[in-house]
Amino acid sequence: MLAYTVLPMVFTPPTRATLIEVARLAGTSKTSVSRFFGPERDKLSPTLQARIEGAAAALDYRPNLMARSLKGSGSRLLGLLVADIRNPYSVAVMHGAEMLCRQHGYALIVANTDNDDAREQDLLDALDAYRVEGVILNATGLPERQLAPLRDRALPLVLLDRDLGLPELDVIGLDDEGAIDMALDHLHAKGYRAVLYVGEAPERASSRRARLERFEARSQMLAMAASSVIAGKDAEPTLEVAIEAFVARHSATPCAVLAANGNVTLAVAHAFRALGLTMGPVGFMGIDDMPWCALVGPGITTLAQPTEAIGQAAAACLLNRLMPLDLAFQYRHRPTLIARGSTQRI
Amino acid sequence: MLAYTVLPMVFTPPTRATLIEVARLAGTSKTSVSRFFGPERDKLSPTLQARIEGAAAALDYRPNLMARSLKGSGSRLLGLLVADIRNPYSVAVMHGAEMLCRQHGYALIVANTDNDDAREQDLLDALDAYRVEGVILNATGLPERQLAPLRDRALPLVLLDRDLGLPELDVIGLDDEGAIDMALDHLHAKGYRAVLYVGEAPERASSRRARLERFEARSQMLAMAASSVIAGKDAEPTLEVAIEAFVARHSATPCAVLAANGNVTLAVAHAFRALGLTMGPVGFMGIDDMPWCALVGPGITTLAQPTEAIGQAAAACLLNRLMPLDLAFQYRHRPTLIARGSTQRI
DNA sequence: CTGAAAGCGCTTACAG
DNA sequence: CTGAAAGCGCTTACAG
Repeated sequence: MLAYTVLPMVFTPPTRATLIEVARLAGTSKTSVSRFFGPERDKLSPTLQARIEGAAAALDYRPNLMARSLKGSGSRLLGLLVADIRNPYSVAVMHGAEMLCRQHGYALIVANTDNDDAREQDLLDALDAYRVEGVILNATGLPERQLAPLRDRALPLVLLDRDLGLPELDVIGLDDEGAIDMALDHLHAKGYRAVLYVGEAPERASSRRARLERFEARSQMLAMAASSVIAGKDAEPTLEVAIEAFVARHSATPCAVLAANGNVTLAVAHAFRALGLTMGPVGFMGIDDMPWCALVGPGITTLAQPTEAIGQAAAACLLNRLMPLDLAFQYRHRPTLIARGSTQRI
Repeated sequence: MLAYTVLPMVFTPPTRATLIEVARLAGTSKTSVSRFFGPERDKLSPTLQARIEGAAAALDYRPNLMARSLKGSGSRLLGLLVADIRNPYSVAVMHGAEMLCRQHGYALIVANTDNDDAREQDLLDALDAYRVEGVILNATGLPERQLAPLRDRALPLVLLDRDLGLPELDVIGLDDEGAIDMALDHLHAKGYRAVLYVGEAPERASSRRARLERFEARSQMLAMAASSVIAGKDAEPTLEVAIEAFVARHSATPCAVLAANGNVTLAVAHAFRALGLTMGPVGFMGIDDMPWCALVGPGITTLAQPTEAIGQAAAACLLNRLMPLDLAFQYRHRPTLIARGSTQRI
């Protein structure tokens, strides 16, 4: 059934009709044909329009956007650089952004940095080479130095989720403080009095830092015992060890774990299973709702981000600068609490 | 915390150094600068090379790929049209394809048809307008008519997962027959004797048809009682009803459900939960492995597709026609069986 | 309402 | 080894 193969076919480059051929067939000038396919179509007499339309149809003519972008307007291309394309968050955002782009005649080039600084740099260059008119960036690292040239060139740039400490740049994302408050208030209301916050390396992203800081402040306000730990491949201690120790340390207190995002939620769920912990008696909630959250144990309580809206907002922010569009959008988005069994103590 | 806003900033279009400016600064001709950035760099004297390099660096010059594509080679752009971008399958394939493309100097424009014929048509046109050199298509529908023009134009096209009955087109995907055999053999070995196959509307995709047909043939060979049902928004009967009826009908026989893909696996898992069925006693396995499969109930047994490899194969197939690359790839990929508790009867 | 002409940023024979 | 010139497919003042 398997077949390793090399295609023997020789490739014949596709050959398309050009503006000039349409003009010739329609018995008119390039100028008129160009007008027909642009915003000045109305300035053409009905007869001419009909002739051009017929000729174009006969030749199956489609304007070459590359050529068009060389002279007149821009490339009608926007770039989206995500840090981890396998993350459902990225995909949903991408979906939202693409919708809005298409709606306004733009296409989206999506590229994936895999959380790698060097790759991010390369891809930024590549997007630049294709002359994208703007970039939505879910930044990987701390690329002050990398971004500076982009910013100086006035390439419209919108940051997703992660701030970079450059005040001139727009950042679209979750209302981090609001989200943490919602989570802790919910856990508190459910009777939990000790919380372990599981996040990812905070030095890489402002949103992670913001969430962690708010966690510390808010848990203190609520008089909850609070700890935090970093999840990650080679994190020390491991998640399992950290959770086990936390629960042991607070054996007299109702304990809960709060996961900072979707990836972490997955990792914590695995740790619960490995440790034989029952969700509910040991509370668990996560930021980001995924389709499987209802299926694990008694169901995992989550804070759902409006990911599509975030993607659209990022695109809207960019588009507003490229054309006089006045699209409404918001910078900071509130999540929705979805309560399930994992935060039900009894 | 919320802020609806319209950006007040006026956009200053980015202005880049051009070939001609580099030439001027380096005191040489456009031709030489062009050569410096192409494959003929070696034909330039070391001194000239140094001068151009210096000038380009000073001006932060980057070749405009749009302009380049107009004259010489192609656009260095490949298109990937996926039917459902929120499906982990699509994302993994995309990841694999993108890697290989980048490795060979191509960028990938990804677009999402949302399983909509009209959108697919539009997007195909759009990709065409950007003069992509080839398209990887995870086809939505039955677009014989839509594809014909592409094929006639000799635009390199590779089909993903779904065949369209056009023998001239390459199709990359799972070894559907092998996969079904592995699944049924496993269920049989675990003692299940009645199987319900849950798939999606088969008329829309050859791979769905192939899996269903093989399911019927193989279950008969194994003397298993077999039924099948279509999952979907407005499918009749609903999944819950169908599963409940199936289990009731075979109350004397060990029953199992086989889900045809990742989306269906999710839907079936929800149905199990709604019905209060225990996985294992009622067997359950699915094609496509997802990160959460180990977390639900006793763990869901799956057939993992080598999705990254499939994506790379699709890209390799395309790339082979664009340049003399001789990349090895395979058309039909075998899955890996991951046995978990959901197919453990006791 | 229509068209001749210059030019977008690059590449590629063709001469030296 | 180097460069002048034509041209890729389009748009856009500028004239009629």
